[in-house]
Amino acid sequence: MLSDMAPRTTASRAPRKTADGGSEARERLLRTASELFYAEGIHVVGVDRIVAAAGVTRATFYRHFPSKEDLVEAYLGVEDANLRGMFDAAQVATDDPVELAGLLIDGIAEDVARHHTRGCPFINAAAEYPDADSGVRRAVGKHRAWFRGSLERVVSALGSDDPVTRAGQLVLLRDAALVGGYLDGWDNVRVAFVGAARQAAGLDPAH
Amino acid sequence: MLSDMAPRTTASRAPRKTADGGSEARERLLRTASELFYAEGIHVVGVDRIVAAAGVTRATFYRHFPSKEDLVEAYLGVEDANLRGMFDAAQVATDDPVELAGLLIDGIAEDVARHHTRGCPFINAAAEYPDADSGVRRAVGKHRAWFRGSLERVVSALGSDDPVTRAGQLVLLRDAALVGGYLDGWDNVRVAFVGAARQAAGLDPAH
DNA sequence: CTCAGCATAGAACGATCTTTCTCTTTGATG
DNA sequence: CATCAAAGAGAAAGATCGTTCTATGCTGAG
Repeated sequence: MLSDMAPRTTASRAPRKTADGGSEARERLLRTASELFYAEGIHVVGVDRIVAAAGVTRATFYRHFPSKEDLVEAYLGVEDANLRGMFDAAQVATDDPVELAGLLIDGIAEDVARHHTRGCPFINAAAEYPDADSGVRRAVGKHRAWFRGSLERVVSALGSDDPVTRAGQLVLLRDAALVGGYLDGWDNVRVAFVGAARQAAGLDPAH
Repeated sequence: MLSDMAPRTTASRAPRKTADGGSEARERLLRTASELFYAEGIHVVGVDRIVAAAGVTRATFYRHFPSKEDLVEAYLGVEDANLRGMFDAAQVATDDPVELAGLLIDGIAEDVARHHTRGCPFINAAAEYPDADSGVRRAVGKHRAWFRGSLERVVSALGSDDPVTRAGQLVLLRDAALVGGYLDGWDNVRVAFVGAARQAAGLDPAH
């Protein structure tokens, strides 16, 4: 269903740049690869599959990405940017720390239920990249450090005791929600997650 | 460090059966493959690597396992048996439900800290097997269903309200502890895990 | 209009993947 | 001692992996 998309009209074959300067082929590659990597895993998805699904040739692929691993890192970069975007949106939406914390927890739940039904892209990637020094693992570490730090700031603004531990618990719970949603079904996880997360944040457990 | 072990004395080349009826070559294969799969991932570890590290030939491999996937399932079977063993040992050790719950939480923490430093074998395997109908994913599902059910029984014995949700939270927390221990380091996760787990179980949060 | 640059198509590289094969050697059992 | 199953060594199948290559066509900027 993904491999046989875009017969690609022969009419659009030139260096079409996209609005923000990137090339169209590059964006199609990145978007297609992101879907495939997330849905199926990284090592199982070969370059052939990616270029076929993106309607691009191997030569074009290697013009935009020096190697497959660079594409993997770009994929994680997209996921990272998405989550940062969600955080920013929530922070713009309210000034009240309590409301912000509730918004973030609900946003995470919403995201797990609707978009990330195959687990956490970073956890899944890390499962396939055991070398902690690899570029992929460094990207994972950077993302997680940012996420943890952001939560610490949010929890601190709540004025609760031991914000570091509480933020750590929220990190744990989001990981678990993503994993559990994938392997046990979101319906079996939702209640446990929201309850535990609100408690960890120091919010009134009621919804 | 693993690939160049056991030059294998030419003296032991026969159908040596092991104590419980299994063959020696089969056990060596399973043990070696388990280490490699857990430490590096499944798709990255080829049959060549496994047979070389186990000091066995491909022919012997395929005599014991119809395909590589059967070996993967056997590997998950070992992990499943290990965790069940831990549960059984704790249940033998005490009759008091409160003490049992504490023992299990500490046992999980101990296990994450010492043995499972590369995440959860089942979560990692699931990351590489997107097909929910595959044998691997079925093994994962079976293991998780057993784990969840066992926790529900333990929490029920505590007499706490809503044991299903509480057990669900404990499942979440163990997943998260395994993932977090791998990606963030156990030291950054331990306090958050033990605290949240004891609270979820309805135990006195103090250690 | 010309030309550099990007995208195309498609073949090909060597490496590695899983699986199967033949042939020999070993050890335990009758 | 003769027999047979299990394990040995090693070649080889056919597929797919990531990567590089040549040769051609289209486009927009100079």
